Amino acid sequence: MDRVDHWLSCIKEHGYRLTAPRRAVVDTLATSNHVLSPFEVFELARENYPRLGLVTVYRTLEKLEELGLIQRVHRPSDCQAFVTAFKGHQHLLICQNCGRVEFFSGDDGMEELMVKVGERSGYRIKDHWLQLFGVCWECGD
Amino acid sequence: MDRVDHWLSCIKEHGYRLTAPRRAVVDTLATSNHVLSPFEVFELARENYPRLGLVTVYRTLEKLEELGLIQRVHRPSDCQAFVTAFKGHQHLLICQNCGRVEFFSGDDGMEELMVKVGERSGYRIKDHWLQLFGVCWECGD
DNA sequence: CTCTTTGCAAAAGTTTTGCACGCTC
DNA sequence: GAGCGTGCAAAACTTTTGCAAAGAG
Repeated sequence: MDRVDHWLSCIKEHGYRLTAPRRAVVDTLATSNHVLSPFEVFELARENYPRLGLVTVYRTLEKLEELGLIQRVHRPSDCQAFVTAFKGHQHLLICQNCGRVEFFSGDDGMEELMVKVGERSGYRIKDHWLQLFGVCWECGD
Repeated sequence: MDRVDHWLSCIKEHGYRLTAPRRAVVDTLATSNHVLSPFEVFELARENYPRLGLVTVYRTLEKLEELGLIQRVHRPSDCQAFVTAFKGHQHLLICQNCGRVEFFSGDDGMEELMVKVGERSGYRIKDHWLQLFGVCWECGD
């Protein structure tokens, strides 16, 4: 699997060690296109590496986030779930049922809107979030 | 104060009782234009009603949210904070420093974007979040 | 061999629940 | 008065920290 290898290289390049627990977490997240909570990662990764501890999952997620390989996703119901991060600014489309995630780029007038709202409000705009929620083709309606 | 009265009426109309603890929480949230966590609400409301318990704050927030008077706000750092809710779909602009909130309406191509992304992805789009983060005029840069 | 990383146990937070008393209506 | 609401205490969760032992390089 390509992305798994990339993540493992990235971990190594940054001076962190390659260990079985880390491989298990990476395998789980890098091959999923669903939003996963720390506990879900723990459960899935344990199928391949039963000795895995939840604490290690937290610590590994922290590193993967720091390396920019995963990003945190906020949803109405929870805010501690993660997905693969994409380069550049990408907006998220999340399935409310199964957590499947698609990315789409902001080829909309987002920059323009930020400038406009900034002027009107007197705020210095730094960042923005755009997320769409829906039901994916597999979950039906 | 106008909004306070509105909220109190709303509570009463829905068959809930008007009590001192609820008044304290309502006073705090309805007169603030800042994002407040449950604990912050607790601390502020206790200045007026020291006997207030944190549990009651949670229970009151739950009711105010249910009545649509407040809405939950998600930020990179926390996801359990609340602000006054506005009617209609409003987007948020949040000060990263002090939590001050402004609303702006989506006079952008949001509906259009939702249709377009829906078609491309095969998702049935249900909802969207658009939030801008920045630094307000009072916090400088 | 050295020093990072791990998993357990326990701590630290945060949110929810159970229950007897108090207060609104 | 009847019954909703409150505050305390304790439970339930989630996330973080301390530490001895295991394992990568």
